[in-house]
Amino acid sequence: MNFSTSEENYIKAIYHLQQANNLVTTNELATELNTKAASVTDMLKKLKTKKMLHYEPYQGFTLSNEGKKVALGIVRKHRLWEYFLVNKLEFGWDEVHSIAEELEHIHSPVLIEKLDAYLSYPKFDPHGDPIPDINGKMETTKQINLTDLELNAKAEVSAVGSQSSELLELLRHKNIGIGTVLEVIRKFTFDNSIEIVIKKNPPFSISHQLAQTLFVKPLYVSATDGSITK
Amino acid sequence: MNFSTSEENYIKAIYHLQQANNLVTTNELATELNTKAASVTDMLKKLKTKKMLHYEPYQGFTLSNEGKKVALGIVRKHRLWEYFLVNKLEFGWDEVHSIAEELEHIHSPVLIEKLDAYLSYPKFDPHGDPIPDINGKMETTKQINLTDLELNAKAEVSAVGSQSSELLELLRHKNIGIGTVLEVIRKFTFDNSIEIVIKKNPPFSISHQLAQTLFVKPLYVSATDGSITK
DNA sequence: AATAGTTTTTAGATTTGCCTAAAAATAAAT
DNA sequence: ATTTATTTTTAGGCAAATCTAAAAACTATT
Repeated sequence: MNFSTSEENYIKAIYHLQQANNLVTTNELATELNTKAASVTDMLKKLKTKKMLHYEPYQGFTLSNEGKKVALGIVRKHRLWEYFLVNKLEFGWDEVHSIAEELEHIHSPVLIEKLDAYLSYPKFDPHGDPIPDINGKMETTKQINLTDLELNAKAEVSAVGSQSSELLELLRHKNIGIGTVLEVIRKFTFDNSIEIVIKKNPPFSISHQLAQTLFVKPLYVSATDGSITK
Repeated sequence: MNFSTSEENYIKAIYHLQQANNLVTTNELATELNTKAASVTDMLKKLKTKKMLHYEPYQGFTLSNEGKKVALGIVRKHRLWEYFLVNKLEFGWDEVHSIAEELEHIHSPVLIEKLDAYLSYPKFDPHGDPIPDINGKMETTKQINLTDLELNAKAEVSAVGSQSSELLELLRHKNIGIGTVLEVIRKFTFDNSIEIVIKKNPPFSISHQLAQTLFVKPLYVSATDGSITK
């Protein structure tokens, strides 16, 4: 089956929304895509005839299994291109989202397989999001929100919750990126800000708002030799 | 100014046609783009309002200077992506044309500049065609048609006249590619086929039709030390 | 359970890019 | 220089994807 750029964008957006919500509504999707509810209804009818979703008027909708496969294919392309842009072309990870949004609609399947091989089959994109393999399978490392990390625990930053350039600019300024190992040394209840330390650098504090957008994988210190593992 | 994929394809096609012909006609362009004359007329009117071409009804048309700049930008993108696909992703040079046809419409200018740098500023694509630089300038090595190469002259294959996969399959079979050094050892007037030799391999003959699609840069043997130069 | 408020869908237009069929302009041929 | 043939343009329509405005269906509230 063949899809237009527009159809692919709808399918991808539905996929992301139903990760959070399960049932997706017309207005949600319209907001996500910066379009109008009426346009969404039109496209839903089309995607239903293509068997991409389960949809009854007024009842909300979710992707069918077939729809999920298509969505994962697009996500795969998006994240592989992001990886390429950052790790080969030396873009900053806060600059690549919109370019990947165009590249993800290039159709050739063999192109993506060769790109994947060229990049040595990466498992995570530059934002820490897992890259689906050719069958749609991907890592589901349990990552937790930084606000839920316990005091004095070490953890490795594994994902950021959004791709807004404002956020990524702030992270760059604070020298926080995917893979950064940090430790929470204080939590302030007044404003829920937390103080963290990275390596041997001076500690500094980050806002609750920022901490909420950061996801980490806790690291456990070995009881026997003190070495750090995941 | 912003252009749709369709507008870009028209501009590119006009560019290629006017390399050969100077004045381009409606029917030529319709044939080139596998579309109908009426559609071409529609688009010509649009491109004229965008100042991309000089066009008076019934009189034929050519690109304006602005139009040429746009065309060279698209050609640049196309050829850089082809280079990338062949030299980094290990595609065969006969497989990349249609993929590059999609990639050439990705808009980000900084992407192309970073890609160019990543590829170390190549001057020719895998088919031997010169890659325009960011200002639209490109190599204009005088290459001649293989049918015009004189007997017993050595030459290096520098371009192929078409990208049809039938042609490229044949070239691959005969082990002829960009950079191949060959020598014409006989010409047959009966069917205009020519016999060539590559390195120390046994000579073989190629048809007039094939020779016509091959362009070469003659190599000159030094009178003093016998070394080969361009 | 009736009303008020919100969400979703339908109805009808618009734009882009394409088409067919017919008319107009140009080119060729007697 | 007419007639014939070819090329190009115009006229009118179609499909995709969007929109606004209005109707219909759901939800919440008294």
